[in-house]
Amino acid sequence: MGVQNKVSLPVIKRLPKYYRYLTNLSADGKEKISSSELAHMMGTTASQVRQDFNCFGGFGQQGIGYKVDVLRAEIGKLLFGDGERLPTILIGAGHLGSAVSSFISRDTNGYRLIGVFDINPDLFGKEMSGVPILPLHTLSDFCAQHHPEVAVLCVPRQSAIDLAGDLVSYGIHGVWNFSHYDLSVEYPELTVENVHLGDSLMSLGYRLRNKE
Amino acid sequence: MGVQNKVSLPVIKRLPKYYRYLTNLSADGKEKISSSELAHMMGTTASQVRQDFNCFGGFGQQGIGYKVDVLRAEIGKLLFGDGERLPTILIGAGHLGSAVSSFISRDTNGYRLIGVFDINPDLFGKEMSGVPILPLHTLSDFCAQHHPEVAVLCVPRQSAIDLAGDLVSYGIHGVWNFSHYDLSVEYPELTVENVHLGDSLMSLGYRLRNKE
DNA sequence: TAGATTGTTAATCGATTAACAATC
DNA sequence: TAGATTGTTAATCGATTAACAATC
Repeated sequence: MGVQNKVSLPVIKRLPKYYRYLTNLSADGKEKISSSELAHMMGTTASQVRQDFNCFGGFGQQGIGYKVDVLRAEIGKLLFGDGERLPTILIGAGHLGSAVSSFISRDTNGYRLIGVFDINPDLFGKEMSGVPILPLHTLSDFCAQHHPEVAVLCVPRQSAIDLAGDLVSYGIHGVWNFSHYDLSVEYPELTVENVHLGDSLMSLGYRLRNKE
Repeated sequence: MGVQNKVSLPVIKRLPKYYRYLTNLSADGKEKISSSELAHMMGTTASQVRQDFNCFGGFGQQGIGYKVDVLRAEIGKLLFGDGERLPTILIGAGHLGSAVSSFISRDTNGYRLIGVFDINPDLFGKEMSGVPILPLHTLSDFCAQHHPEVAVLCVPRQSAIDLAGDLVSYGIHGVWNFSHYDLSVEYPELTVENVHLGDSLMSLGYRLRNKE
């Protein structure tokens, strides 16, 4: 269950970072940690750490602190549910797709890559991260049969726009989007995580050119 | 010059998006646009659009709206300065590095790729996006000679940690970081733009598993 | 018990939105 | 001029930080 009536996006975005740090702490053999220690490591405040955890009911012991393994497990449960990995397809098998496919497949992330699609016939039958690359025109049939829940888009802008409506109709509700286009504006029924490389690079440029 | 005493990060992060939309509008032949039209396209409010532009002095005409080309040029000047492209090196020439190198090289982003580095001898002498791949141990000499301003890291976590101090000492002050580690905590003198694929994927997972 | 540290409420800060006067 | 739309100030909203009572 959990208390989280409606957890804000900033809190959600911090969960993976907590999880990473706790994983490191655990590997280092640390057993308990205080909110202020954790905050210091993460570059934030003890208040924020405690506020964040209390969105989910609070995982600590007053006067003592947080048990690293308990905290890690609780956040892990939030991020990965019961451990059931989300069936996922990748669309676009270029260099970016190839790099991204290895992120998806790493079981630590909670996803299971079940299909890779492209329009380039040279790639058909080859494998990517252990999954065969299939022609994009077979996507509809594939979805009807295997019911992927998440699509990862590593395609050009126009292809993403063209694809989005199809994805919705195929029952996909989550998109990890690397295209140059924000799908969530047009498709509010999709949960979209945008990784906008162009925007990211341009805003770095602004900050470098306009320092102090 | 410009008015921007201190523009907030949320505003900066929106600039590339404005720029993209204005580029599209311009290509479509649209000559003027109102804050409310632009807001509607971008999924925000007219108030925010006007507030954002007024961080930089305001680019519109009261009663009329904004001239698309003027606005685009002004935002372009903010993002790309006088057009001088930032000399940039890429470290890590794997699949991710390869995909990322094409983003850097696209002249629309304001960067100029001048060197690619890796530790894999099989890659030395080959090219990536038209730039030769060099051994990482020559990085120091290269920086002394060519003075890159920006480093793009497509390397594993530990390598990024090991590299960060060197980069600072070589005079690099901007990092586009794809590694599993946030350098800005330890090196406040660096302007870092993190693209954290693992975190991004995990927080998508949270949102999918905890809908409504 | 005294000290430490959480859980939780209250205060602050900053970003977004609304309102409206200025002006094209 | 009247209508439209910006520039800018004021109000609201939400997120972060501070404070402190609860409790281990």
